[in-house]
Amino acid sequence: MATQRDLQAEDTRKKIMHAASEEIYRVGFQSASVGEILRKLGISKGCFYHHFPTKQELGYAVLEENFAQFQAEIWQPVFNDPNPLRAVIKMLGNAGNIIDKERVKLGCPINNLAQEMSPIDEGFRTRVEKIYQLWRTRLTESLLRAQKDGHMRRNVQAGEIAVLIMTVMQGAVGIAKNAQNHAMFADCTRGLTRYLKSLQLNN
Amino acid sequence: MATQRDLQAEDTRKKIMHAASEEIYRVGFQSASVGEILRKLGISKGCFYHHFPTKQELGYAVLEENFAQFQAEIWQPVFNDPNPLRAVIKMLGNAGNIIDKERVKLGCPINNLAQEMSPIDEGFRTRVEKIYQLWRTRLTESLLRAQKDGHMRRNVQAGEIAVLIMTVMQGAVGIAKNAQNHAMFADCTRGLTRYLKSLQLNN
DNA sequence: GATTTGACAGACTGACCGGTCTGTTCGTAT
DNA sequence: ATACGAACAGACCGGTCAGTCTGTCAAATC
Repeated sequence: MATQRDLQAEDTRKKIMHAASEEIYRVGFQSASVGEILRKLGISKGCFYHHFPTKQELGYAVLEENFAQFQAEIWQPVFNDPNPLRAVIKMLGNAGNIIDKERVKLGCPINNLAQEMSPIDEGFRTRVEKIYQLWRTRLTESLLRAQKDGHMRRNVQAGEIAVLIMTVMQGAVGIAKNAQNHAMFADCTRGLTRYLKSLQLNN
Repeated sequence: MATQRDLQAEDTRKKIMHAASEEIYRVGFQSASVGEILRKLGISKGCFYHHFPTKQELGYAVLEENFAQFQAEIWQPVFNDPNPLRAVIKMLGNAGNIIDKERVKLGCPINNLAQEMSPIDEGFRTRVEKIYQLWRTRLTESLLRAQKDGHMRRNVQAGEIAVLIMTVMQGAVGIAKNAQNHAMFADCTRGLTRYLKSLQLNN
């Protein structure tokens, strides 16, 4: 059973994760300072290294947390929709709302970690690769379902469209981040949205 | 006139730039160590800080160099082609050849700098923004020309297509980098290529 | 109630960082 | 011939980093 101490410890761990997630999101993993994170929380080094063996492991944990959040917020609504193609179009349109000012400035936390760490840390790379693979597969399945259910034209490759959608999203996030312009994301996805609409049936 | 000393100095500066460009490309700007770069070259600190006031200025110089190289290698052939749409399609197809193994692993140097530094250094951000803006404008002009010359369908917005192309390229480079898979770039651009081909006329 | 142990505290280490400062050397201008 | 200054050398500085180690304390266990 969970003792009082266990609960306290778990709470501390969550605090560290949350603060670390923010800091890493702001300045990148390599530039994020463990000491700085702890200073903000008023937590000691000893405490931190009791919960995490290395900074690297902290990074992996943060990545997993970001994945879970992103998945629930962005992709699950698409995967679960009876008309996934329409849901994607809606999601792209909504992104302007979901993506607040801070997120425009800082981009996608998962993508940031991927771009920064993939070439120099295999652990990050494989974890992100699995995430992308999962989303690619699920999105392809969803689009195949849309075709089967008569919501989407059948003379296009669902897998190819799924990859296109993910590619455009990744590109759009990156460009909007650099431009630090809220409208830029919409600009970058407009062409894709128009194309996806041309694939819709019975709508 | 250029004295012997001027030539020597310029040579040294170029050596530093080249080594720095490589190191920054490999590990990112923040993690690139000035000392490490100099150690590889067998050049002293004093020498370096004689040529560059700060590490930051070195970064800006490297960015400009990368820009010039990329521009000449990738975009000029497109902008100058009598049939720019066809040239873009060709460029996307050729990218698999231009982008060698190392580049797949490390991505696009400009994009890397943008993603890493834009949120925390306005100097990097504005420089990259100018570069993207230039390419976007030039590409739009090129596509408008393609439409005027009857190489491209006129019922689409050239500007929208230009942004789509740049977005997909950025996304594709990022995804291929993470996957560290040479074929992934082609996978990510296949959907776009097919779409662009559907816009071709008189070909 | 004594003992154990998990949760935490914080001083400390050695490596490394960007940048400075004081030379030294030698081509160049006078 | 000499004086000058650009090009370079490298020791050095204050600060930061991830990670370690020893110690404390209170909750859990017996």
